Amino acid sequence: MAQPLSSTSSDFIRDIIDEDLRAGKNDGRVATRFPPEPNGYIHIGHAKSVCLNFGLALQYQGTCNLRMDDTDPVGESMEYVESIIRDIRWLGFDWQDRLFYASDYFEKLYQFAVLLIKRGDAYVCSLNADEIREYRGTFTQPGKNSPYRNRSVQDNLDLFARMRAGEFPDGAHTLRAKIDMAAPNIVMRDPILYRIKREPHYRTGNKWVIYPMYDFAHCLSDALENITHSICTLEFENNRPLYDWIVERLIEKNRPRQIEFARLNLSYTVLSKRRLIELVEKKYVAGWDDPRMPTVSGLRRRGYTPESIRQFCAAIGVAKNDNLIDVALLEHCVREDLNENAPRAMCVLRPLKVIIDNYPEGKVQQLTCANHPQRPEMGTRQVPFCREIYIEREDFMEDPPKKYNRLAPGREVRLRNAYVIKFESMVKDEKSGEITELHCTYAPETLDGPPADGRKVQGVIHWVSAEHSVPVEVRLYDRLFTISDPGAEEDFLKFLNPASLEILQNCRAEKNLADARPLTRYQFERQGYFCADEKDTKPGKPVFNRVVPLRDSWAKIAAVS
RNA sequence: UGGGGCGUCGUCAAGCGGUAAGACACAGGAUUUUGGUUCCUGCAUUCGGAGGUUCGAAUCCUCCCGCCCCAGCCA
Repeated sequence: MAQPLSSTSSDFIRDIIDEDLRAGKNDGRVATRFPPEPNGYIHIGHAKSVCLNFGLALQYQGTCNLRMDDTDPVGESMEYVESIIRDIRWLGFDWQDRLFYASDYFEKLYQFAVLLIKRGDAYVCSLNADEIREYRGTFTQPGKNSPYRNRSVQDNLDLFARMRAGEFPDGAHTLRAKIDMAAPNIVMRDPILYRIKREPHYRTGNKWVIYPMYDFAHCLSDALENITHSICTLEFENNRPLYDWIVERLIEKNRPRQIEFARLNLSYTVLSKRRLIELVEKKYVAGWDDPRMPTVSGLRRRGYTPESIRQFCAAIGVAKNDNLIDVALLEHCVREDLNENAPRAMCVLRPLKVIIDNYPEGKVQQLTCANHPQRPEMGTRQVPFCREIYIEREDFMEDPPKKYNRLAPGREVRLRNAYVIKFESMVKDEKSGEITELHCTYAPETLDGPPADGRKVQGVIHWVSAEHSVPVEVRLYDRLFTISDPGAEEDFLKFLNPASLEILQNCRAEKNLADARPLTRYQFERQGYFCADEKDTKPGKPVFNRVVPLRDSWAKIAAVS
C-alpha cells in the first residue's frame, strides 16, 4: 500500500496550527518551508523534517517552499543543491515553482540591516574574534559592552557600506544587533548579524564580501516568503528570542512563528553532518550514496522505497523528547512495503551443487512460479528445472541440530515451486573435507502436492538450475556501527562495524534476474529483499544490494541451541 | 554554574482533572510449498522522586532528582 504523503495523526505542532487557524491568524494560511544548507547530502533526519513540512502543507492545503539556506559560502556547492533537489523529489514531494535561495535575498537583507542601523538597533563593531568572545562573558557572568557600541548612526552607516564595498580585511568589523550584553540568554548578547568573508559564493560569486549570519537571514527569509510556521529543531530554541526580536523590528504584519521539535536520532548510525562528512572524506564508506549511509541517496541505493521512509517518518511521530529510534522500525517499514509489492525470485547466495540421480539427463521442465504468493494479479513466470541444480550451502547439514528441517542425510525437503527430493549421498573434497556435491532423488508426483503416501515434508528450500541460472554479485549490508548510539561517542570511528559489507561473487540467480534494471527490487525467497544497484548494475550483469533480510525465526532458535 | 528545553512500557508515542491508546521490539500459539506473510494471545495497578490540592491527579501546586541545548565572525 502506498503510504500517504502526510500523516493524519496529530502532534503538538498540528495542535498549534489548529489553534492559530481558529484564532484567524495569517488569514487562515499555512505556509512552511524546508531550509537545508547545501553543504552536504540530506539524510533520514532531514527526511523527518521534509515529511513534516511538506506534510503540513498538504494536510492544511497550504504551501511548503524549498529554500537553500546558503548564507555561508564555505562548503556550499551546486552539487549539494542538486542532490537535495533530487532526494526530496524522490521522497515524493513537490514545491512547484517555489525553489528559493537565501542568497537571492542578500540585497534585501542588506537593506534590512541598514534599517536596523538607522534605528539605532545595530552597530558596526571593530573588536576581533577573540575580543568578541571575551566581551561576551560566560554562562554565569554578564558580558561587557563593546567600546564601539555607541558609534553614531552616520558612522555605522558609513562603515557598513564600506564593509560591503570590500574596504576591510576579513574579520576587521562585524555588524551587531544592539540588544543586551547582560542578557541571561547568551544569544541575545549583541549577536553578530554580518561578517566580512572573502569567499566566493557558489551563486553570487564575488559580488559579496559580507555575508549575513543565520539568525539574521533565516527569520527574514521566512518573512519575505510569507512563511507562517517556521519549523526547526530543538537546538534553535535558544535563538527564538532573537528570531522574534529581529522580526518584530523589521516586519509589520504576518510575522512568522518559529516552532521547534526534536531531531531524529537513529540507532546504530550517526546523523550529524560533521560525522557523515568524516565517513565520506576519510573513505570509510564509498561516498554519500554508499548503501550503508543513512543519507537519502544511500537509502535509495540500498533499496529503500520512498513510501517506506514516509511511513517511518509518520510512525516515529513529532515531539520534543530527545530520542533514539530503533533502526528495527525503519527496517520494519521497508519490509512492510516490499512484502506487499516486491515480486519474488530465487537466488542462491552460496551454491552447493545437487544432482538428482533419477531425473533424466538433458530433460528441462519449465515450472510456473507465482510472482507473489498473496497477489495472483502479479502474475507468474517460468523457471527451468533440470537434473543439476544449486541449493544454499546452509540448507544442507551433515549433522543437523534439533528442529533443523532442511536437507540432511536420510532426509527429504521440498524444493520451492518444484519437487520433493531425498538425500542419497554426498561427495567430499578429499583434501579439505568440504562437501562438493550432493546426490538426491526426486519424487515425480510431488510437483503440485504431497508425496503419494501422504507423509509430511516440513522443510522448503530455494534452488536454481545449474545450467540455466546466471552468476550475479550480491552485496550483503549490515549496520554501519556496532553500538546503538555511536553518535554519543567522541571516538565514534572506533565502533565501525567491520562486517558492514560482505560481497558475494559467486551467487546464482534464476535467469529472469539477468536483465534486472537498476533500482528494481525483489524478494529473494527465504533470504530478504534485494535491489539492483543503481550504479554497478550493467545490462545482463546485475549487482544486487540486500536491503534488509527477511525476519528469521530459525536464526533465533539456532542461536539458542 | 546563568538561561532555555525535556522526563509516560526495552525503543518511540498518545494522554490536556474522570480512573494508562497505538507502533516497533520481545514472548507464546494457529495457519503456511518462503523457519516469510497473515492471524490470535501476552507485555506500564502505573506515568523521574517526594509532598500537597481534589470525591477523583500522568494531567493542577510545591520542592527535589536526572538528561539535552547555548559561551562559532557555523547552521
